[in-house]
Amino acid sequence: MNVMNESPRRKELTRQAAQLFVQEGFDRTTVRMLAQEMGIKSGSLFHHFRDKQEILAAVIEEGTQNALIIAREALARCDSSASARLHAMARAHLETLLTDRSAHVVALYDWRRLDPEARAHLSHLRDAYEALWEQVIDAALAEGLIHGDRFLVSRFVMGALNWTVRWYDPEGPRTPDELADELVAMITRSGSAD
Amino acid sequence: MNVMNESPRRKELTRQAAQLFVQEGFDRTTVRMLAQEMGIKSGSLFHHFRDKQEILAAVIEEGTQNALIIAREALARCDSSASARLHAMARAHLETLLTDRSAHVVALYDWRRLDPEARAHLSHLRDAYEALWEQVIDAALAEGLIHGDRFLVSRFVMGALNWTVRWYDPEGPRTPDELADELVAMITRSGSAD
DNA sequence: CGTTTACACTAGCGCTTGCTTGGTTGACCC
DNA sequence: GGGTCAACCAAGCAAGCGCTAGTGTAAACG
Repeated sequence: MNVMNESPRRKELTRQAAQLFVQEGFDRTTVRMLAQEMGIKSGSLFHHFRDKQEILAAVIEEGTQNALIIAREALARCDSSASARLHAMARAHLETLLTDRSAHVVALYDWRRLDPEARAHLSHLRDAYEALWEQVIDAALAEGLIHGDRFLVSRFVMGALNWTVRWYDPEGPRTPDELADELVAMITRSGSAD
Repeated sequence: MNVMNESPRRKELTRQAAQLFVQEGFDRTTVRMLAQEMGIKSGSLFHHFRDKQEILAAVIEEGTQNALIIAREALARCDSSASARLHAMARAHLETLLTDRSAHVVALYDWRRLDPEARAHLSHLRDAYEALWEQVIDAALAEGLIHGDRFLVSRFVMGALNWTVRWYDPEGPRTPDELADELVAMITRSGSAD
C-alpha cells in the first residue's frame, strides 16, 4: 500500500477512477469495475489504496488542488482592479470545471461519502479556495462594482457557476469565457451585455 | 402492487422514504432501512411499489408537482409587473426548497438513478416548471429590468437558488424571502441593497 | 550474488443487497 | 357467512459487494 499521496502510478489510476465515478456515481462503482478500467484485477487495487473511500478522497483532492492552482495563477496574472479580478476568478472557475470536470462532478455529488478524516482534510482545501473568492468579492464590494451581502453574493455566484456542470455543453456555441463574462455582467450594474 | 399513483397509504410511505433518501442517498438506502422507517417488513414494501426505483420516482414527482403548484399560485397572486413576478418566483422557489426540502435534495442528487421511463415523465414536469421561469425572465428582459442572454440568465439564477440547499441553514438569521430579495437585487441594476 | 521493493495475481470469505414466494390477517360487502 | 381485497409477514434465494490472504515475478539495489 502506498501511504503517501501521489506515486505516478497512483495518479494515473486516480484519473481513471474519476471517470468511472462521474459515470456511475461512487456507490454504484464497484472495485471490480474500477480494476477493469485500470487493466488490473480487483485485488491489486488495494496495493495502491487502503480502501475504496481513499480512491474517492484522492480524486477529489486532485481536482481541488488544481482549482486552487489555476485560480492563484489567474489572480497573479491580472492587475489589481476589482473588475479584472472578478473576471479572472470566474474564468478560472469555469476553466477548472471543464478541464477537471470528472473530479469536480464527483466532488459535488459524492462529497458526503468521504469519511470524517478525509472530509476534514479536503474541507481545508476547499475553504482556501473559497477564501480567494470572498477576497475578490470583498474588493468588488469596496469599489462599488457590486452590491449586497458579502456572504450571500459569494454563495450565489459560486452556485451559479457550479451549477453549470449540470447543463453546460462544451460542444455548444458558447465558450467558458463567454459564460464567465456574462455572469459577471449580470451581477455588476454596468451590465450592458453584448 | 398499486399501479396508479397516490393511494393515501402510498403517499405517506413516499414522504418517509424521502427523509431517508436525503439522509443517506438513494444507493445507500436499503429496502430494509426503508421498511423499518415505515414500520413494516422489507417484503411488504413491494406491495406498494414495484421496485426500489419506483419509490425514488414517487418522491421526486411529489416534490416537483408541489413546486409547480406553489409557483403558479405565487404568480397568480401578484400583479403583472416584471419586478413583482421576479420576486414572486424567487420567493416561491426558495419556499418549495424549504418545505419540500427532502424531495428536492433527492431530485438534485439522485436524478440519474431514475430509469429512462421515469426520467422522461419527470423531465416533462421539470420542463413545465422551468418554462415558468423563462417566461418571467423574458418579461424582465423586455422591461429592461435585467440584461443578457435569456437562456444563460435563467440557468444562472436557478443555479444560484438551487445551490442554497447546500449551505442554507433555516435556523440561521436569514429568512428565505430575504435570500430571494437579495438575489433579485443582485441581478437587477436598481440593486441598491442597503 | 542475494535482498528488497513495487506491482500484480488467484481464490475466496463473510456479508448485504434487491426482490420473490407463499401464506396470514382483518376489515368490508352483498 | 362466504367471498374479496388491501396490507402485511416469514423465510430465503441468487447475486454481488468490499476486502483479505497468500503467492509470483521482474526490475532495482548493495
